Parts: sequence; C-alpha cells; structure tokens
Amino acid sequence: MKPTATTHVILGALQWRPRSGYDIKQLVDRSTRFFWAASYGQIYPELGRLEREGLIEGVDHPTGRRRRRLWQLTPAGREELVSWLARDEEPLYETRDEGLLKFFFANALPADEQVALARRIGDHHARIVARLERIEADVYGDPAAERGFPYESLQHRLELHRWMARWYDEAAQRLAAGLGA
Amino acid sequence: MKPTATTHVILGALQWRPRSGYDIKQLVDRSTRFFWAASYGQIYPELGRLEREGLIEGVDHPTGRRRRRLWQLTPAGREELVSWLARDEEPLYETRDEGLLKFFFANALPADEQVALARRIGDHHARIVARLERIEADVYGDPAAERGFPYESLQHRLELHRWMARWYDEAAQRLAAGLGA
DNA sequence: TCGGCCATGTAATATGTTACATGATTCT
DNA sequence: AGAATCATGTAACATATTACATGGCCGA
Repeated sequence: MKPTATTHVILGALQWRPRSGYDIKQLVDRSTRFFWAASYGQIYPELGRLEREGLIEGVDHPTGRRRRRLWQLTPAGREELVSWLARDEEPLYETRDEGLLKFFFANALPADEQVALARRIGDHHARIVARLERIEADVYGDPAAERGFPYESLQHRLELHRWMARWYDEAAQRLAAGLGA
Repeated sequence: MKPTATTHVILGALQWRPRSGYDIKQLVDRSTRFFWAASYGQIYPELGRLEREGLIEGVDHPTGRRRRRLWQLTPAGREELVSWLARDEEPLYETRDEGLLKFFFANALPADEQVALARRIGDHHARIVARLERIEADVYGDPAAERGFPYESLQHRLELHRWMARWYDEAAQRLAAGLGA
C-alpha cells in the first residue's frame, strides 16, 4: 500500500511526541488545515493501516475508564517521514479558489457589482487573516513559546492572505476608478 | 439538483460564446485550472445535466463527418451565472500544498537538508511562474489582445507564485545563515 | 501515411466529507 | 445537572481523476 495524502500528516504529527487520533485531528485543525486538511474519516482508518505496516505503534493510555490509544513512530515510520521530506519530486499544489473563479468570470456582472464582488473577496481574505491571528495569539501569545517551522508556516499563511486581501482591495479601487471615468 | 462545483465553470465559460465540451476543457486547462480544475469526467456529464435543467442548450455543429456539439447559455443559464457571481456568501477556499506541509514538518530533517528543502519548494513555485509566463505570452503576446478579468486573474496567480518563490528563498537564506552561526 | 489534435463519452477507481453512534470526563 | 470537550469509529454519500474506447480531421 503506497503512502496516501494523510499518511505523512500523521507521521509528521507524531514526530514530536505520541498522540491520539483525536489529538492529531486537533493539531491539524489548528495548523495544517489551512493548507492540508484531514477528517476523522481519513485519520482513524489510516492509523490502522500505518500500524499494520509497522510505521507506527499504539499504546493504551486510558483516562480513567475512557479508552485512549496513543500512537508513536517506529524507526521505520521516522524513516518514511524523513525520506518523504527529502524526496526530490514535484510537490502537489492544488487550489480551489471560488473567489478567484468568480473574479475570472466577473464581466458577466454590471460594473458596479464588479466592484462589490472584488471588495467581498478581499473581505473574505481579511476574515481568514483574523482567524489566523487568533490562532497566532492562542498558540504563540506566550513569548516563551518556541518559534520553529510550524510558526513560520503560520506566518506564511498570514502574509499570503494579507497579500490577497490587499490585491482584491486594489483591484476594487481600479474598477471603481474606471467607473468614475 | 443543486449547482455543483463545475456547474459555474461551464456557465462562465459559455458567457462569451458557444463552446464544445472539448473547448471548455481547453479553456479550463489554460486558465482556471490553476485555481479551479475540471476533468472530462466532470464536464461531459454536467453538460447533460445543465441541458436537462434548461440552463444551456446544445446545437450540432459537425466538422465534416466529425460530430461536434456547441453549447450556449439560455436566459435561465445566464441568470444563474449572474446570481452566483452576485451571491454574498463565503466563497470556498481550499488548498492542498504539499510543499508547505513538508516545510511545516521540516525539523525532522538535519539542518542542511532543511535549507535544501526550502530551496526546492521555492524552485517549484518558480517553475509554476515560468508555466504561467508561457501562457501569458501565448494568449496575451499580441498587444491588441483584450485585457479583462481573465488577464487580471492570470496576473494574480503570477504575482502569487512569484511571492511564494521569494518567500521560500528568503526562508532558505535565514536557515542557511543560522547554519553558519 | 502517420502522429497529433479535435471530439465525445463512460467505467473503474480513488479520495474525502458528513453525519451519526457511543460513551466517559471535566468544567461551570 | 448540563454543556462542552475528550475519544473512537464507521456507513453513506459526494466528488473527482484516470484510463480507456471510439473515431474523424489535418498537416508534415
């Protein structure tokens, strides 16, 4: 069975410390979800597969009477993680951007609504920025918090969506100026 | 049947002039594919659905003995397109960015390979820029070519990937500097 | 005449989301 | 006591890609 999309998310999430499936989902929702999502329906079955292949192993760590299984990397698992990271092949890059798709087709709209559309899309990216800033405050509010690659990745997304918000605002201004002429 | 992802790609593609299914796929591959892909397996069945719902209508335009069906918007189809464009709801925005995912998990790598990874991802975005520039030259090389929203959308993607390429290059430099210290 | 492109379509496969079922613990 | 959260898992559904089948046209 060749590694799938979620395989490496799980392997990567376990590189720092053992985690439960629920725990992995938490991490994903606070970080990678903005550029690589994963749902329970992918995570739990994949944990089973990875165990069968010897890339991770589970240890029971119940909380009282509540069952709970922590997963950790095996040496083979860490090897697969590192080899994926170091592998020199085109990384997958895909986007579903309904905002830009609308912008692409925008000349079907009357001129004033074109301006409104550009503004709305800009606002949308501004809202994503706000969401990311909240996460930034939650996770890195403490100045003692370590700032490694996850932090840099968050900054990447923050700057990216700020750039997008600005781009659409400028587009809206250009369109509005054309309207007045 | 509520409109799906590809519904509006098709409706939008037909706003300028009638097109065949093949034709729509060509347009997508040269433009929206970078932010909204669609395959034959989606396009042809969807054309059938849209016809049954009265949003488009097909006219036979064979080339010699080769069958060919051109599709055009009905008034209802144009209405649906405009109402989608003007609709004020959160546009879908999703990304699968394996490069950033690797970067996120990069501390599993030795320091020198971290630098190499950042450079590789930067190069990847530079290659996308090159692809987009080729399309730009092909489609807008003629100075007389009109520069509407599709052109602006292409510029958006171009600037975006240039920004990304720069971001990773700078990250690689920061990491390399840390290495020397 | 042959390779590449125009053209339509579908079946098999892969991928991924949503909703639900179940139950314990912790916080207010 | 009740709500939120921790925790695991799956079935049904929705979505999308790949590969293939078929065949005509056009230019070197």
